[in-house]
Amino acid sequence: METLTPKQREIRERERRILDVATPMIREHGMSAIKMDSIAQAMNLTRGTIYNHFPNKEEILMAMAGRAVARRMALFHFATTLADRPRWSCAAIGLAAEVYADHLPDDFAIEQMVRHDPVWQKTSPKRRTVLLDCEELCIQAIGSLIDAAIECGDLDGSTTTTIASLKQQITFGLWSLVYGGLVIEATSPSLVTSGIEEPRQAIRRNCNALLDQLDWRPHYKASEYNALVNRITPNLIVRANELQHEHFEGPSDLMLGAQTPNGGEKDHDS
Amino acid sequence: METLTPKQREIRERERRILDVATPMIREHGMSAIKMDSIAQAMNLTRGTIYNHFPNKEEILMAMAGRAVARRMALFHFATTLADRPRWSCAAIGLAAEVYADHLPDDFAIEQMVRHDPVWQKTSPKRRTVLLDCEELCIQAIGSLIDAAIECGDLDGSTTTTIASLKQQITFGLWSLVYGGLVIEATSPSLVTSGIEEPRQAIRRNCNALLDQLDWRPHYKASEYNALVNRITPNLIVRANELQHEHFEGPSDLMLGAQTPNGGEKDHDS
DNA sequence: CGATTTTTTTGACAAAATGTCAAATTTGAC
DNA sequence: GTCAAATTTGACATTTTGTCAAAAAAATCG
Repeated sequence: METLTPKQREIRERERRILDVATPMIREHGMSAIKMDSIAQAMNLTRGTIYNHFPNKEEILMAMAGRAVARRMALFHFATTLADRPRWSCAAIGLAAEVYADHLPDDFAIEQMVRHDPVWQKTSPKRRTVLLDCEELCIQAIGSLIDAAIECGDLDGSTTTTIASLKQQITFGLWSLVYGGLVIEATSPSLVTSGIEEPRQAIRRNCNALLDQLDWRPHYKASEYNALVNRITPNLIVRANELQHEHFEGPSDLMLGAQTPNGGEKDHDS
Repeated sequence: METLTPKQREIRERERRILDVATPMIREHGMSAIKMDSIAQAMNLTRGTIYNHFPNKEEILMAMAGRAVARRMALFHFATTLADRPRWSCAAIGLAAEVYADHLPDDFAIEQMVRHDPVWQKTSPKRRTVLLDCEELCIQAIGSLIDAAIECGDLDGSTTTTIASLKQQITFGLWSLVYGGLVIEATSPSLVTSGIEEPRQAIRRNCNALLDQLDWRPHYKASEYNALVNRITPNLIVRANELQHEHFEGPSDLMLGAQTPNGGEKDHDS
């Protein structure tokens, strides 16, 4: 029962191809640009077959989002390995976020979409938890960096009331600055008009300012920081491009839950 | 030609009512929840009539967004008048953003929607510029606070390369922290799971940390800051509730551009 | 006031998209 | 090669959008 028949193999593979085909569609014109029929045609199939894989558009978007978050998580994790001191690893994650937005723009856009479109309610809990779990892992990644920083004396945990609250503040602060900044940059046509011409510089400076203020050592030094940026950005870009073509069948059943058309509920009266 | 016939009056009024009826619909289930027919029925009209006012759903959403941004702008402006030192006015705007998200939640949601849904391209340039102009005014509001702070010596403009770049950094930083933070709070179900239980506290602290780091005086002092919060928040809430029922016929032609079915281009030969 | 012109509303229509399902086809096992 | 199981298909019912000529209502004017 463990060897997959050719047909089963094809079906699995197709699941992935559906996402590949749908992804570029969504980018320009959003959710409403996904037409079950276009996807089917693009794959030389009929709508019915697509519906055997995903019961509706929302599930497709959710599956794309799952893949996107998984990729982002992988990139963030990779980023932390490129530096050897917590604060620099932290900076590396920030850069990874920039690279993510630039080099996996479809994934970036999809993640935003999934937040706002009323997709959430129409999808199965299974897909939702995948997403939530991944996001939580991203948050915890920064949490462990903070732990490590306190451990090695780079950050003083005793200035604030509790370590938990310090973690909260830093994590949420960086998240807001980077995610918020990138979203604003991506969606606000009035940025340049308003004199904000270098949002990326602003994001970086602000993150550093925040961490400096909280006295997370070593404090910002332009030369060091820029050296780090120049050193690791190319690596991040390479990794991002790799990720785009990786299969991510890892947490398979969850990521790409193959659904037998006749349903999983068939057996109760047969 | 200046006195409006009763009918013309009714039509103008209806434009506003359409937005009122549509607004609560969109909240729960997003853009796709606006059905031209539901709106029509809710107003005892037929779809055709709605189409005389707005050529498509996107324009309705855009009109709602225009009203929302105008309200936010008014609230921000009001906030600055509640404090008498630039840094405190700045804090007041941050609080105003919180109040906006809490007490005008439909408007807040609509603003986000308009950013991400592919509404932008399908709408008329006129509506778009309204939105952009309002947003720019919001940005400039912070810009002038920075100018004022430098003027009165609370902020040292000579530490950074240029004042423009300082402005850029502060404006964008606060914007990212507050907007980003509120959006994350509103759309990330995994926040609490991840140990971030007081996003509002985190946002406030981070904004203050950022401004302190840039040495915008007077530096943060819990007692003063909390006093400010307690003093002005009630005023902001009152104002927010007022704004919800104000008519905003101000920049009328733009905000609520009545479209004569036979087109606005009729007058060129009369 | 009533006739006429203009504006507004209507509802029937075509088009596009979703989601369903019994019948047709393909696959895999023997 | 045959047959049962799984898969694909395309026709169908449904929902929503957007259009438009005809009907209705409102404004204008003698």
